[in-house]
Amino acid sequence: MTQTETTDAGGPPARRGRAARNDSLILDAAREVFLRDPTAPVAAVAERAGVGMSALYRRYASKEDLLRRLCHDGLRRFVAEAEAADAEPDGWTAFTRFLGRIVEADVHSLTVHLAGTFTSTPEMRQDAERAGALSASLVERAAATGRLRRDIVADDVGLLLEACAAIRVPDPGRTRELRRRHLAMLLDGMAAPGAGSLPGPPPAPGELNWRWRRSEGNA
Amino acid sequence: MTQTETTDAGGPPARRGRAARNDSLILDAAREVFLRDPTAPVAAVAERAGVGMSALYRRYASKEDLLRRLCHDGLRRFVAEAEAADAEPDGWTAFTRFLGRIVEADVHSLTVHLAGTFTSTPEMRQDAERAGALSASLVERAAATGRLRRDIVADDVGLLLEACAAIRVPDPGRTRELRRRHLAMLLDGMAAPGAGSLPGPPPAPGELNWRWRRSEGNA
DNA sequence: TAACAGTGGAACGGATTGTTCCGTTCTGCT
DNA sequence: AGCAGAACGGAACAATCCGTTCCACTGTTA
Repeated sequence: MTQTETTDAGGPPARRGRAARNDSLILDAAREVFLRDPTAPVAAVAERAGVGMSALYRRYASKEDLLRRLCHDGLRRFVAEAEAADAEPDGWTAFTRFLGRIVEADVHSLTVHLAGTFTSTPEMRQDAERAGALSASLVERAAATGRLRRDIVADDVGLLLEACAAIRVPDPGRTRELRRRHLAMLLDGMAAPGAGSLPGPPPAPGELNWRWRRSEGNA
Repeated sequence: MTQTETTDAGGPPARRGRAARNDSLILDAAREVFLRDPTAPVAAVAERAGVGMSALYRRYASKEDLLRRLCHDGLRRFVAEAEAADAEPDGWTAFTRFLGRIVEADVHSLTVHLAGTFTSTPEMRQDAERAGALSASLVERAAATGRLRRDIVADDVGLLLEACAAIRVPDPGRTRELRRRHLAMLLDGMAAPGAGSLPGPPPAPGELNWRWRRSEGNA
């Protein structure tokens, strides 16, 4: 569940003091820590959040639970950005704006890179499916404008996100700058008008989702 | 080779039976294993090579030694490819051919991704410096042809290699295909003629070498 | 047959880490 | 003021992982 027993309606209003602040404190710390290193120990999250282990384990039954929550949040963010971009009238602008947002927020590291470290819920798989459909739609619309080269398929976006997420330097702000730069290069490549066609069989739908398969296998 | 104490001249000719074969068996296995996962245990290498632990530790004093060797080999491969490409008369062809080779051979994962897991030798740093100079020269020559957009700097190559190395699926052959495809997209972006200039401060020389710094610090 | 380089693989010890638990603090209520 | 209980900090625990060592064994050479 996304809202556990620590629901706001449950306790007296005073709970909104330290406890409620810790909720987001822990979640933010977890995002930062696991974004930097998906295999980081739980203690690193507690330290980063400035809380003890019990504050953490009161909210999440296990490390896996925390990771699942983080990943699901990222997935929802992805869907939200995709839907927002889809509202943009121009298909090419929607496409580039969408990619810029996803890369900027480092959503990819939260979703794909955390997959395989937990067993996913049916709801997550549903959201993942919707995310795939939405980004496919964005590609389609961009293609319809004629600005996107014709040999780009939906899953080339996965390649692009994976590539941008890999760019990393110690400073997070600088990382964002370098990613933005690299993304711009990449988008120019995707928009190249007369360039020859891309080599190799294009990525098949779902070919890049292999990290999820493990959790599907044992469900 | 770095010719260690396992030099051919040392033993009787019969040593060229199993022992000499194990040399490359172990090295190949190590490359495969650490390419897939830079933090893999040593035992995984032995298993992959089909040998026991002692066969491995007879040749390398420690895991660090093995990693250093692997990384240095990759570095030399990088330099060799760069020199070979530099012989090509056309600057743009030299540039693209070079990148194709490096990405194909996954040299980046061998060098940059292994850095920081061992203390590097002065010779390695020398080779790394030469590698940097060579790839800078290739960028310069490509720029001189006018086919490379003017706002590309030498260290954009580092971004590109990092990005391509991040693309990975379980099957190695398929991984190569997808990387080749992505590289083609990227190269079209780097060649884009009239496109607007790239955002953000470009990567500074050596900005992407942060993984090496740790070993420099304790030398 | 004696000597020995080369080897397989079990065993060891240190480090890491997810989770639990106990004593303490802080809050709201009487 | 005094109490009940939620929330908490952090040490302790148990399990696992992994680099390295060690010893018995094998095939070859002389």
